[in-house]
Amino acid sequence: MRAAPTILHLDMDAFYASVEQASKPSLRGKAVIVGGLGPRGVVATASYEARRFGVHSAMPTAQARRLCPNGAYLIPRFSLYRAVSDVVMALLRELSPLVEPLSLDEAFVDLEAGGAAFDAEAALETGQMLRAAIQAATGLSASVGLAGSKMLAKVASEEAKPDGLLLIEPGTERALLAPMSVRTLPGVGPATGEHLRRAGITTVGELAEAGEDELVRMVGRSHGVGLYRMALGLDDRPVVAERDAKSVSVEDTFDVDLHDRVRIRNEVQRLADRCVQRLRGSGHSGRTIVLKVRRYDFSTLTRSETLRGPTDDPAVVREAAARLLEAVDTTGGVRLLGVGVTGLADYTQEDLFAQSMAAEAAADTAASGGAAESDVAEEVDGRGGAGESGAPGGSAGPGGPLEAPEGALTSVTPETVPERRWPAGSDVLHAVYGPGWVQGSGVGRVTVRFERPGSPPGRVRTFRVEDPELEPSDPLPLVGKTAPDARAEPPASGAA
DNA sequence: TCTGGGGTCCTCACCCTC
DNA sequence: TCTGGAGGGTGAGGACCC
Repeated sequence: MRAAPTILHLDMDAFYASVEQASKPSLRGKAVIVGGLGPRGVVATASYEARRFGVHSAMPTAQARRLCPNGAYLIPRFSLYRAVSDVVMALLRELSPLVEPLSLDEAFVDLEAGGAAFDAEAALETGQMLRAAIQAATGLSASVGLAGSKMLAKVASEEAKPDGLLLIEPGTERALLAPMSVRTLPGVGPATGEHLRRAGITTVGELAEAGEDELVRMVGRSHGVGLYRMALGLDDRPVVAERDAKSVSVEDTFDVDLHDRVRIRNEVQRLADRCVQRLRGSGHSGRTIVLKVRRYDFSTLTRSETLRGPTDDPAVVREAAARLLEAVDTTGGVRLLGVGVTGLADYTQEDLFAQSMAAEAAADTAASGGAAESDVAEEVDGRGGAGESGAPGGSAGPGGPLEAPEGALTSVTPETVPERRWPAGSDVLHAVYGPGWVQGSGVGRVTVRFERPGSPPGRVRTFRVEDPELEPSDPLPLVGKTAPDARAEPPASGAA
């Protein structure tokens, strides 16, 4: 148990929405909702202004629109968020080498390991300086929690939101936690929360009173023991700087359910290719291929197959995914398909190749007659490529709303005339009016607001969607809004 | 128009081996 | 020889998190 409150949890406030407000001056102080804009999209982040209308993350976008019809609904621009996140994480790493990012907008820092703080007073000072540095570097507000453990630091930052700082003094943990909802604790979601509620347990204090044995009986060994310790404020998990990925996956939810088996097969092949791309991008190969299918009724099933060795060969993954699909009944329609790879290894393609060759040679010398199944590639060989023609529309296809490309898309119509699409929130550059962002589009028109992070709110102009003077562009970098020194490290690449 | 995407971890069932 | 466990690998699903 750590005595000094030197674990820091940083949480950027309404991160995606705040970045959008910082980069689009006309949206400051307005309800901004970032998420999937398709018929099945959900809210990723809502600005605090939008939250007043009851909009929150994970809510269907359609429902959000009903609650907050005048909000600005934007697609996420992950490349910009990543760039801003890099700036923030770099500031954290100045404090300590032990930084554990949880997502683009959240991280733990072990201040003691970095010598940044050994006691409460120094920790508070460090936290305040950090918030100021983030504000200066990005123009965004962040909340900071300080405590002796990760769990408590996270609780503290949650309590401090928005734009605040809270330190939990050692010795005060149990009293602070006792009246809080069990849902405050990490690992207690809707299901466990409801389970506990039915047993009459709604607060952390009641959880502690229930005792370890009772909790183990209710929610199982591992979870029960963990919950009980958390309820007592005990958490000795260290801050871990490097975490190895354990799986890579891609999935798509379709705007309308797919019924056509050929189309479903084609989508699975496409997802397998995307998955392998990601797998290779991360420098991994993997052994277990997983197919995920969510049916029309939202029931979800997974099917998996473990190969003899790790692979990053698209043909191998495609074939395995196709085999798995054959065992799945898709009558009634599917709304989501996914392909993943687990059991990751650090093999590069060359390693794998060498491994296969070695295995083959070994098989040969062992004179094992026919089957020679030691080569991973052999496993695939069963069937010819299922993915042939298929709808080209599919390849430009729905794409997960959150994965939606950040610029304007070009899709291909049956006549193969490129049709330009302008998702709300995406960046554009006009030959005459300069940089702007898409406020909306429809009936052959696209409305663009011309403004940039440092400018006053800009004016709106409407163009034909195929206007040659208008083109998609990269996001402009955010700069510290108070910093006149606008040279500050451009977080985003490209952009004028 | 209810319910995204990318992960992690845990549990349980089943099979196989020792 | 039969049987019961232990324990690992695999497959499936659920809960949770951001």
